[in-house]
Amino acid sequence: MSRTTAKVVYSADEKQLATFAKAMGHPVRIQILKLLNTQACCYTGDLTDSIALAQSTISQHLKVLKDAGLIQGEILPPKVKYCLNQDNWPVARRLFIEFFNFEPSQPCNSDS
Amino acid sequence: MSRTTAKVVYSADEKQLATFAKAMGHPVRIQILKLLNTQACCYTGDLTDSIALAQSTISQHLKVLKDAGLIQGEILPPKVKYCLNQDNWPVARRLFIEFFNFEPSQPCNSDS
DNA sequence: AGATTTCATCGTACATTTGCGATAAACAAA
DNA sequence: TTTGTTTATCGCAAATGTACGATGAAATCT
Repeated sequence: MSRTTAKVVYSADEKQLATFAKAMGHPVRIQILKLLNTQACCYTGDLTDSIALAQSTISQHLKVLKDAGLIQGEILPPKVKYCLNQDNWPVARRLFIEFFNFEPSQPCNSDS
Repeated sequence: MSRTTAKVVYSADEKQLATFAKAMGHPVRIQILKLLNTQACCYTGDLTDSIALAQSTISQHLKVLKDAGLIQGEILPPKVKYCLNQDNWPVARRLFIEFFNFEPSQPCNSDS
């Protein structure tokens, strides 16, 4: 421990990107997001019909997406209508697109 | 169970996207990918120096990224040089960009 | 051969995720 | 009020993820 190497701490953007990515890390949740991105909004019941998982499990996946800030739910008794989170979806899009659109300057050089 | 509702099975692309996203679901792994995207390649030791985690933990994160197909390791004794996976990185980029660049046709209509 | 460097893997501990059925909460309809 | 509909939450079990130190494997250098 003689060398005081400055350990890097992740930036807010990196943490945010990881949070979004983690929430997207399940096929069912990708499917839900894809659906919401395609057809504006849906109810939990729509998903229960089209996805072969228990209602409680789907509700849980919705919670993961909601906690990550990717979707939002509007209570419309007796149903709940889900949409993409209007504030955060554009943020997620920006973070991912920036992340993947970065082009390296040089191909692959080794020096150390 | 009278209604035979066709339960949707995720497409290969959806599964692939979820796999990539899952691997990206940790700030350290985002940081590693960012580094590799910026500066072509690196050795495990470089990461051990700059990230405040045990060497074994970093090696584990590298394994997650390698198993997901996002990076590849070239054994260059006594070191191992990591780069983005040349085959899959463009695939990941395409999947994410397609996913986020889809624009819905209508804002939000409810009918059912 | 012995010591060193670099990295992966093993074993362990704890936390989180995933899935289910059962139950609760909120409201509409009879 | 009772019944039905819709959704969230609880409790549980199994699997997976995260982090660490210790150990092992492979190659280099004395």
